[in-house]
Amino acid sequence: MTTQRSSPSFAPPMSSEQRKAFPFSEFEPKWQDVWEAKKAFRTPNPGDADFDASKPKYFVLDMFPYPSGAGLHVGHPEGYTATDIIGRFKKMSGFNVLHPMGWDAFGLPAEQYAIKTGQHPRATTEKNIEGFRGQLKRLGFAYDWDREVNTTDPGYFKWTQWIFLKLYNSYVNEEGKARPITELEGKGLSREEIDSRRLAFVSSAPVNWCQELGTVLANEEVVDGKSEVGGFPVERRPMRQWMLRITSFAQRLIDELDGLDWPESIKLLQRNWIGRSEGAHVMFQIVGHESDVTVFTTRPDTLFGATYMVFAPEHALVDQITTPEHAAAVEAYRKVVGSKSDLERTELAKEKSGVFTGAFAINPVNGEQIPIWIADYVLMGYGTGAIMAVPGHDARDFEFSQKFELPVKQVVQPPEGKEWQGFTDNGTAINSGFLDGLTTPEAKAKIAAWLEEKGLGKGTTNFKLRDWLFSRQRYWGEPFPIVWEDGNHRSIPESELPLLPPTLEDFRPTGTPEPPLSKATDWVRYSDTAKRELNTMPQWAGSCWYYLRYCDAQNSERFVSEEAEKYWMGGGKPGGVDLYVGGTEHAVLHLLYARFWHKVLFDLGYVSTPEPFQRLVNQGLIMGEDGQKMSKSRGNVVNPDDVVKEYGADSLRLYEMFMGPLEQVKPWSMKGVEGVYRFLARVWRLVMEVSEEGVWSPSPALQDVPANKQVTKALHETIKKCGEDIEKLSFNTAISQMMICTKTFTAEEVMPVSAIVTFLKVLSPFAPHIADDLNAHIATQFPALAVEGLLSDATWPKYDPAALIEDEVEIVFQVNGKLRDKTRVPLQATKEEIEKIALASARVQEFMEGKTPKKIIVVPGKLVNIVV
RNA sequence: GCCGCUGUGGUGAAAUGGUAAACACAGCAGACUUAAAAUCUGCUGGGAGGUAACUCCCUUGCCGGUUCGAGUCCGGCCAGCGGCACCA
Repeated sequence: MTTQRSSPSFAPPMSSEQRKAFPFSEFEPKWQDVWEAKKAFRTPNPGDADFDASKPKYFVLDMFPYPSGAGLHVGHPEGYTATDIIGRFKKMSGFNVLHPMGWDAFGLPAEQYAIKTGQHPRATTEKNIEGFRGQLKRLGFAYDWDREVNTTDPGYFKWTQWIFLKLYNSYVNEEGKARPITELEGKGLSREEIDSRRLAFVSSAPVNWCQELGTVLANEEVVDGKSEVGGFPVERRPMRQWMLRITSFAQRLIDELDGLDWPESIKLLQRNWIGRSEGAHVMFQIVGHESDVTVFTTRPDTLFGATYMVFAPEHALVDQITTPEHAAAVEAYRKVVGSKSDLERTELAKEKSGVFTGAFAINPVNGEQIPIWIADYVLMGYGTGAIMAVPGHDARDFEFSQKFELPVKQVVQPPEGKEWQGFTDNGTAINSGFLDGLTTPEAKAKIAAWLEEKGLGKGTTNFKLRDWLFSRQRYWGEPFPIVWEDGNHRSIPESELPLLPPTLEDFRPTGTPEPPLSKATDWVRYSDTAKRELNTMPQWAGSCWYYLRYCDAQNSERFVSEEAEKYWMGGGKPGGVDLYVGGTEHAVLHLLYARFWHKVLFDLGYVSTPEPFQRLVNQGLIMGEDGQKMSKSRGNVVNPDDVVKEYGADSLRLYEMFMGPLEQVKPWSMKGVEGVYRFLARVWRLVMEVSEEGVWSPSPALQDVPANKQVTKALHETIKKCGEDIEKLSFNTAISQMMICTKTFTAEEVMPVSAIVTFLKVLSPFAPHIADDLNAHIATQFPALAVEGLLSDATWPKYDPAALIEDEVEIVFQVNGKLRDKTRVPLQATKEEIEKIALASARVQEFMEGKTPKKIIVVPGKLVNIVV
C-alpha cells in the first residue's frame, strides 16, 4: 500500500475508506451475504421441485483443496476464479450448472499439521476447513454450498469404504472388465485362488517404506528415492500390504485417453508412466538344471547377439544356480545391493556392477552357452527380473560388457555411415541365421513366430505401471472394512459402514511398521477370534470419487443416486465432468487413480461413463514477484487475504485472470493488481459520483437515452469477444476488451443506462460484487432498466452483428509484401475497385518504379499486395 | 540420456498465414493542485536522415525452406522450464 507521506497538518486525515477508489469493503461482504441468504447458487437436482429439465447441464469442477493450516495461497483462486467465470457464464447462458466445492481432508499433510500443533486431526481439520470456507466465501465464488463434501465426514467415507468393498469383491475377467467376485465362487476355485484375483489384494512384495513418515508410500508418491511429502528417504522393504490391481487396467487407461479433451502433455505423462512396451518372452535352458528361465525383451530380433544373461540380484533362481565357488561373491553382492536405499541405488547408477554366478544358459536360437550374471541394473519388478544381454545393440548391456570384458557381437547392420557398436535403432539383421537380411520389424515378427512354434516363447506386452500400494500406517485415514481371522481376511458387512476410526489420544506413528491403530486394543478386537485390519487408506482414496458425491452430496442411501449420476455425469461423451481445472502435479496420481476407480464402477454398472473427466485444463503456477517459486523461506509469498483487504475480491479475481493465459506459469505483480483495480474504479465512476463529503451516489450523466453508434459498437464487440473468450478460457483478452469498452464509455458525456446495464452483465462473471452493486444503484434511479434481482440470474446478452459492421474499412497496400500505403474504402467495394484504388496510390506507384505488376492479390477488407 | 512444453518491447502479454507489439505495468512529459496523492491527456522497440510535419531501414532465440505474404506452417540448431530416468 502507498505509504502515508508527511502531509501538512491542515489536511484532514483520510480514513482508509475514503482513500479507496470505490467502497468495495462495504459492498463485497454485503453481496456475499445476499447470495448466501438467497442461496443464489443452489443447483436443483432432477426430481427437485424447481429443477428445469429443459436446460442442458454443465458440470464444472475444481480440484478440491487440502485444508492446510496455512490457508489459501494465491494459486487456489487462479483455477477457482476461472471455473467460477465459466460457471456463472454458463448459468447466464441457460445451463443447469453444477459448480461445487469440498475438502480433501484426510492424509499426511493434515495429520502432520495436527502432530505439529499437538491437537487432534479432527479438530485441526475442522478449524482449517472453517478458515478455507471463509476465505473462499470472501472471494465471492458461486458454489452450491449445500453440496459441500468433506472426505473425513463419516457420511462421506462410508461410501469410500463401500467402494473399497466393491474393489475387494471384484476381479477382472478375460475381457479385461471388472466383475463381481461371486462369479468365480462356485467354479471350484480355492480360497487362495479367489483371493489372488481380487482387485484389492494383500501382497508381501517389497514396498517403499519411509521411516521418517512412519508409513509405506505408493510409487507415485516417491520422487528420486525420497517421499514426495517432506522429502524424506525411502527404502525398499518386504511388508504385507494392501494393493489395488490397477495394472489390469493399464491398456484401457492408455487407450481411453484418446477420446478426452485433455492437454496432450498430460496424456503423454500418463502414457509414459503406464509405460507400455511390446516385445517377447524367450525361454532359456540353464545348463545342468531342470529349471529354465524366461526373459522379457523388446528386441527378440537380436537373440543371436545375446552373449550373456543377467538376473536381478533378488531373482528366486539365483540360489539354485550359483556354483559353490561363486556363492560367497554372489552372497556378498546381494547383501550390498540389499542394504542400499533406492536413492543410493540410483545415485550409484552411473557405474555398472555385478558378479558371475558360475552358471550358464543355452541360447535357444544357436545352442551357445552364455554366462549368467547378477547385477542391480536389472530390476526384479519389471518384466521377469531377468534379461538376455545383447551388448552390441543395447547401451546398458554394452557398458556392462566393457567393464567385465564380455563378448560383443554384431547382429544389426545400421544404415550407411553409422557405427554398429551400441546401435539401438532399426536396421537390418546380420549374423542371425534365418533372420539375415530382414529389417528389424520383419525380424521381430519372424522370430516371435519361430519362438511360438518351438514353444520357446511368444510376443508379449509389458507395462512399467505397478499395482497401487493402498495401505498406510497412519491414523488419519479411512479404516479398511476388513477383519482377519485364522490368517484370512474377509470384508465386514455393508451394514457396518461407516467403520469409524477409534478415538485415540496418541495417534502418532509408532516408528515401526506397526500402524498406530494397533494402540486401540478395544477397537482392534472384532470378535473373540477376529481382529480388524490396522492399516488405513491413503489420501487418494477420498479424492478418487468426490466428483460423484457432489452430484448427490446428502444421499444417505447410496453413494450417488442413479438419477443424479445419470444427469450430471451422462451426456454421451466418454467423460462426465464437462470441465476440470487444476494443477499439473496430479498428472500420475489423482488423475490416474480416479480414472481407475471410475472404470471399475463403470464395469460394475454404477456409473454411466467409462471416464470421469471429459475436459481437463491445467492452470499454470503463479510465481513470486522475483520470478521464483513462492515459498516461506524466500519470503515471496503473497497472501490472498491481504490483496482482498487492500484492493477487494473483484480486483484479485480480475488480476489473476488478467495476468496471462490460464495455463501459463507467470509471476505475481502487485502493480498489476493496481492496474485492474484502477479499471474497476473507472467502471465504478461511470455510474457513481462522489460528493465533497465522500458520499457516493448515482451520476447525473446516467440517462435513459439510446446509445450512439460508437457506444453501441463498443458494447456489442465486447459482448461478442467476452463470450467467445470465456469459452476458450482466454480471460486475459476478454478483460482487455472490457477495458477498451470502458474507455469508449468514459469519453461520452451522457451515459445511456441500457448500455451500462448490459456491460455490467458481461462484467458480472469476472467481478460479480461490483457488477451487482452498480446494478442495484442504477435500479434506485431507473428501476425499469436495471436488472431485477441478481445479475447471475440475468440472461447473457446477445450481440447484434449489425452493430459491429462499419461503413468503411481500412485497406493496406503492399508492394512485394511490404506495407507502403493504406486508405479507407467503403465496405461494399469490389475487388476490382479496391485494386484500382491501390494502383492509383502515389506511394504504391513510387515503389513499383514503373514496372508492370506480375501478380496482384486482393484480400477484401484487409489488403492489396502488388508483386512486381 | 529420453520425452514434452516455451522462446515477441524495460515487464506481464496480444496477434483466423495478411498493418508485429492490442490491453496493462513501469518510465517520461503535461493538466489539475500551494504541494503531494488520486485523477485526466500525450509520448514510449532499435537505427538512420530531416528545423519540422515526416521519411527510410531493421526487429518475434539462431539458420534454412514453403508462400504473393511467416511470430504463426515445415526442417535443422541453441537456450530455458517441466516430466521420466538402468523399464531390457
